[in-house]
Amino acid sequence: MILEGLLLDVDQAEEGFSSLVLYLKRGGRAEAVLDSSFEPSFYFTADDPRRAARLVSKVEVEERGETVRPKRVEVVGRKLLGREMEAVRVFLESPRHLTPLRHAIRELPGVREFYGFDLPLVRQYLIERGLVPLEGVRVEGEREEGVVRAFHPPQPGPEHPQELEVMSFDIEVYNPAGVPRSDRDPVIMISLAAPGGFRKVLTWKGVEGAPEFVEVVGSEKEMLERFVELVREREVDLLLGYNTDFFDFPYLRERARKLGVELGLGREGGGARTRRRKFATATKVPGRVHVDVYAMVSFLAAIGAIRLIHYTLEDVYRHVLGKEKPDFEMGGIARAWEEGGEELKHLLEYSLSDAQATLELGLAFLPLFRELTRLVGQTLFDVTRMTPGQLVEWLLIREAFGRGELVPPRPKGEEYGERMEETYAGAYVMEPKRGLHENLVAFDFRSLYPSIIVSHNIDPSTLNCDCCRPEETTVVPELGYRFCGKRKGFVPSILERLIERRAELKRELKRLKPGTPEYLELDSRQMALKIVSNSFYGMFGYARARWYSKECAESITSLGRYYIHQTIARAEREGMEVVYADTDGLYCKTGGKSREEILRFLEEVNRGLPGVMELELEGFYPRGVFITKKRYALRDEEGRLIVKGLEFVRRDWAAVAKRTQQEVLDAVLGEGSPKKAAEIIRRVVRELQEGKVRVEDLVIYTQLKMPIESYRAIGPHVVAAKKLRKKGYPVEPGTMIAYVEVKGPGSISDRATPVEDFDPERMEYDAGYYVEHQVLPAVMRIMEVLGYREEDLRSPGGEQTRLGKFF
DNA sequence: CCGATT
DNA sequence: AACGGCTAATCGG
Repeated sequence: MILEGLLLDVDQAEEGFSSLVLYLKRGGRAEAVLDSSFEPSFYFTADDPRRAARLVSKVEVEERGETVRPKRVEVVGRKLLGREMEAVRVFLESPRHLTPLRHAIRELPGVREFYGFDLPLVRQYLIERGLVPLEGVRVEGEREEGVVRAFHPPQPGPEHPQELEVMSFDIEVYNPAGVPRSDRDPVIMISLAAPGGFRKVLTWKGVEGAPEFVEVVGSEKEMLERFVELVREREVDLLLGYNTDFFDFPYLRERARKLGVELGLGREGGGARTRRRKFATATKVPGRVHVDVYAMVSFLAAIGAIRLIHYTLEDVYRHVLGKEKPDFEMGGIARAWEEGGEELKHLLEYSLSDAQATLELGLAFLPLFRELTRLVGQTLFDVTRMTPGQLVEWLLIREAFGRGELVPPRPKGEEYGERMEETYAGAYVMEPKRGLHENLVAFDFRSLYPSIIVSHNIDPSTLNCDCCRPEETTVVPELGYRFCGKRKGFVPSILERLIERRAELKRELKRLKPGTPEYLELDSRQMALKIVSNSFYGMFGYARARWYSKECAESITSLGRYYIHQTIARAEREGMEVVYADTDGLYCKTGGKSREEILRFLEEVNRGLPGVMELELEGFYPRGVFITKKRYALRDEEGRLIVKGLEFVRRDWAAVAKRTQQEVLDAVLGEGSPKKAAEIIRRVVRELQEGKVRVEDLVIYTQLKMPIESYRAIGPHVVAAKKLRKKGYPVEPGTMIAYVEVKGPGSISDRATPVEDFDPERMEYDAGYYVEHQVLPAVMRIMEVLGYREEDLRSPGGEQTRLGKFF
């Protein structure tokens, strides 16, 4: 039989063996396909490849009572940084033979370097078979006991669009001790939501007048079983959760073990597998794709697509979808469960809203991650958990395979240590001309670093080539490295294609109607291309990257500095005074130039730029205030305020300071009224001194970055963390410490009190600290550069405060 | 007060 | 677990 469908996921069929299961979706049903014909392999280089191959074919190693030998050895033509050469390819009977064989071969004479040995089986498989998850696949095989055995290697097939069954879930845990302990505190609710209005909260305690979505079962054990049953019944393809990698799944599995329940959530009855790693704990559910929406959010935060103070489900939901969801105080969960009644009903509602919000967010992010999956060619499960650098790397590995390039290993030990030591200069940031400026125009280079890589052919293989005449190469300013002008490098050629594809998509998008499914798909695709393109530079400078190259990284930043400097000089020559510049953009005074003259200037600059490099007009700004490097605020032509680098989005500032700064900026830049600004400042100072400011507005958040003992300088958050630990809270690297400064003797650190301990009835916050160290510094930074001094803020007849120092 | 740490 | 540049607060000698 021939099966064609959508490739949902690929998984190792059995730990330590090289057969794989492909899950494909067709006609609304999922099918498991077994492929036992894949031969994992790795490569090595040698002084004499033929001799080395002969030696290797005779290698035998004893490993746990098993005799391990290569399945097959071949001498093959490959490339190393673009140079043709011969390598030895060693095929394996089983992936578990890889390490013993590699270690044995390492001891043979004339053996040099190893390649492509640190690629997980599933990822190597997808690349070598040319298969791309969430695209079509074609299989010839035979059905045997529920699974299809493939006769031939599965191949890429025609597009095969399929509706995927999505469901989100969330658990609630009984937590009388504050922190839930999985060995004794039961899961009390599991809520579920799916598109089309499916919603359900499973629980094992009834309550009078419970909402219609509640299903009461007999016990925690029955609840887990019912959860499994529902996932299976609904034929779930994508199982969404929020922070489920780190919390819900590990907790559920621990409870299931305790209660003796089989958590057979997978297709074919397979159990969920949790892989615990320091940075990469994740749970895989066979035959379905478990997507942790929190991982998606972390990714979007890492690339700067969303920027929040906290990444809780509530905050992300509010920011991304603009909607509120019910909140429930963590400490109230145990009480609601014990006492029942109205509180328990609220908890049920809250639990459902978590699943519902997770579903909505997951569906909102899915189009982008689907396109990243198709671009990079690894599974959705993996791609949703990758960093931007890993996406680039897996794209490059796939491309390398296609071109016969050997894949360098990830650096370990000494090599990694050496790379960590290497530093290099980054971007240029101009000291701003402080103060208020009017009639500004902003220019910026479109995708500066990607366009430098492509236009100057920056690649490890083109560095200091010996094939070019001087006039054909790029000579990097300051550094003197040369990049080849004849042969296109590995990285630039790939990046060039990505940029071209994105430009095409953007042209197509102009013809489509926003909001249509087709528009959304193409828009997500161009976004995926942008994200990956923008991560190439960082990869060159990343010590753990396979294609790491300090020379390439520093050449890119050096050329970047060169171009921004050139542009600044040119603008100045044209009579446009530059007030500020950072990396790839600059703000100039229009100097009386008309829009047409400015466009003409732009055109002239662009005529002189190589390749795909382009300077763009970013916009006109009637007013702007520049405070320091990276800190400024602008008002655009529509009157909107644009603020960069100020305290707003920092969690280590109290909300009261951030809010006051925003209000002052609005008053000064928006309304041009320092008088109003002064009023605002006086009001807030008074409220602080009268003890009227709410605790939430005084909390300062700082993340603990190391174990408490490692701190040499004991800052406020470290002291607060110590107080927390004394009370029995788990305090470890990564914990967010929320503290309030209270009145009393001692240093600022001594008086930092965890919010949990701050009782407004018995304690007084340190109004003086919040006035002098939070609110005033934040607002005076703005007022000062605008030329206002303290006395300017004192309006005639204005009320006197006790702060003579500032007013 | 100033360099180091965060 | 992508880069470097940068500001600012606070510690601690």
